[in-house]
Amino acid sequence: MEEERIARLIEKCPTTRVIRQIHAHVLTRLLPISTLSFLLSKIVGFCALSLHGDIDLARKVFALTPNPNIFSWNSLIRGYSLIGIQSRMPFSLYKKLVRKGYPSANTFTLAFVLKACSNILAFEEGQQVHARVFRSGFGSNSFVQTGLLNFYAKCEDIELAEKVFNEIPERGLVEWSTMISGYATMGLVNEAFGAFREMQTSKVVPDKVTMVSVISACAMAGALDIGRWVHTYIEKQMIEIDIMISSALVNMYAKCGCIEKAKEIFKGMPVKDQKAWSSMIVGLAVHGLSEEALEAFSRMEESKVTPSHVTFIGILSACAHGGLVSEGRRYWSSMVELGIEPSLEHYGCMVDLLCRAGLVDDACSFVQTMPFSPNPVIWRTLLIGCQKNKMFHKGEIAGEQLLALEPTNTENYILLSNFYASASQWDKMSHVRKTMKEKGMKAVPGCTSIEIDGLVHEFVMGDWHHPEAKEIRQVLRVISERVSDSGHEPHISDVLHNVADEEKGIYLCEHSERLAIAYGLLKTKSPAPIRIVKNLRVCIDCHEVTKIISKIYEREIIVRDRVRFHKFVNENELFSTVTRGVVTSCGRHPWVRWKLPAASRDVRLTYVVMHAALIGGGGRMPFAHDEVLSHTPAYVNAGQLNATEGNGLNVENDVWIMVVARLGLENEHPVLGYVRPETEQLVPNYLAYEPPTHMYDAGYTVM
DNA sequence: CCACGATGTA
Repeated sequence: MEEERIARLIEKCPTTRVIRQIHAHVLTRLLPISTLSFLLSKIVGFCALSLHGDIDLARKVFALTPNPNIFSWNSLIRGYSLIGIQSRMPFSLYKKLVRKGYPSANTFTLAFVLKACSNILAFEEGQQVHARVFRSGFGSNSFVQTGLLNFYAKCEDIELAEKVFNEIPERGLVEWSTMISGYATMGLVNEAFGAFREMQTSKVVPDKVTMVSVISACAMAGALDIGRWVHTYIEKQMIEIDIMISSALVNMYAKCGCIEKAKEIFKGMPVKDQKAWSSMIVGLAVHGLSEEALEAFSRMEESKVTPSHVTFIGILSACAHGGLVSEGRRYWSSMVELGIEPSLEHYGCMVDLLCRAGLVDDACSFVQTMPFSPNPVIWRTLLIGCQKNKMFHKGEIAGEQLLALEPTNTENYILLSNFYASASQWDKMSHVRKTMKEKGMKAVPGCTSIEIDGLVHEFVMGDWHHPEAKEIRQVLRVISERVSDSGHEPHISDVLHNVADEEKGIYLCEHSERLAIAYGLLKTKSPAPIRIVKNLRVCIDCHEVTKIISKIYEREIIVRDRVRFHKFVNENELFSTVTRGVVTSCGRHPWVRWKLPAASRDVRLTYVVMHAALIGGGGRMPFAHDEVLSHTPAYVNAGQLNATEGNGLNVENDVWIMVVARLGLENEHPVLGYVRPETEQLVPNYLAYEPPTHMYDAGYTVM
């Protein structure tokens, strides 16, 4: 009786002060040992987990418990992994428990300790737990399974994650969500989309948590079509659009180039937290909309949301892109006043800001004020700054420092080589190249992706494993000839490639973005822009050629530069460069867009059927082009609208009907627009986010 | 005896 009364008291306990009193009360009673153990475990649980939690108190109560039961152990383990610091405490507690041999670990123990291991990326430890899972026979428990899955996903071991996943016989909502989120955080966007489709095929209904990961995958890939489909899907399935979904959408639209749509969603958010504001500010900054980013920041302050270090990354890079030196300095000091320790990225932004403004000397003295010695990211920023501002001497020093600090990082050699080339120091350039060769170093190629028909294609320079490699090479050859005929002066990066490879067959070097653009030209014949996302390790300016291609082919080309420094693998060894530097010192903001005058656009409209399926957003996620076509019955007749039968893209409850016209061009199923059956209103353009003016002035009659 | 897993920004 008394046991129950006290248990209820603990559950309703408002503060840790009261819990201390209850603790004292419990200790002074002469209670049966089992009751005492139970009540003390509840107190440990309260202290470790509740809102007013106090992990130290939990630890003390635990230490004073004669034989803590498994609930106490579990609460303490979880408590330590919830406090957010990179503590190894959960695992050492677990080890202690195992060594003692009693009480024996249960499914909760395993799940909690696995969660702790994924938090701190403790691979070895997690594997030990995995071994324990095998022996304990708890491997069939769903929580343990997702714990393992999440652990391997967070440690970025795809193979083991997939192995665990495949061995789960019954995959429910959380299992699928974990796998999708794992793929997404590992950057395997097509796998994430694939898993999402499979999940739908196996009739598991996704929820908002699932969708956040899917949206995030779209953002990473710059996959706008899929992103829009997902957005429509969420609305149609009436999945609650909470603050997480909204921020993910804001981020997605911004990353995919639709900053207007991002702003619209952001505006409609009833509550905006720190991450939501940060997403918006970073999005604006990335688009070069410096003033708007700063405006957003002041509105954020007005609404009393404290900015985070990420917010300031956005702010500082906005200042850098806008050339706002004094503002940047001011924000820097207000950041320091807020108690945010400037990190590597912040210094990177600031150095970038000064270099862009031509204040390389100031940047150098700023670097000297840093509390720690400059790291490679800083030297790289300075090197690029010196290159842009033609400061040969200082640049050379930065280059030397860089090589001294990171002699095994290939990207540094490439940067230095480019630097010398830009200063026409050919001897020094070939010396750098020679050093690389001697050391057996190969450049880690850049990678560019393009989304076509719902599939994200990644192109790596020099990698011709793409199934349509032959066709792409042909297109590239034609592009090359046409660019050459246009009288284009080869850019330094084109020259470099030819020097390096001594292959002069193709006038233009086969940079990954050229491959992506060539593929875009090959696969799409509409006036829709070609959007590519560049993932490079170093800044290589290839935009002159892109501009010319855009002009020659009368296609708008939108490029997103994402200069990414991360861990990467070279042929011989794993480098430990894990610095995520915000270094985009290319003298422009990361979004580049070449708009063509409307009149010169190719108005022959040949949207593939896929797009209609994508915008439908009704049921199962459409994916491969072929698959969509197989869902598309014979209603695709020349100029005919068949509003009743077949319903075209049967994505289950799809309510959209296409207006289709055969234009006699390469694609069999050109799509001009869509009609809503309820209203018979023509929805002029699935690109509702961009002015559709060019779509209907081609003289085609749309029903 | 009590509980637990998957989610957004650089």
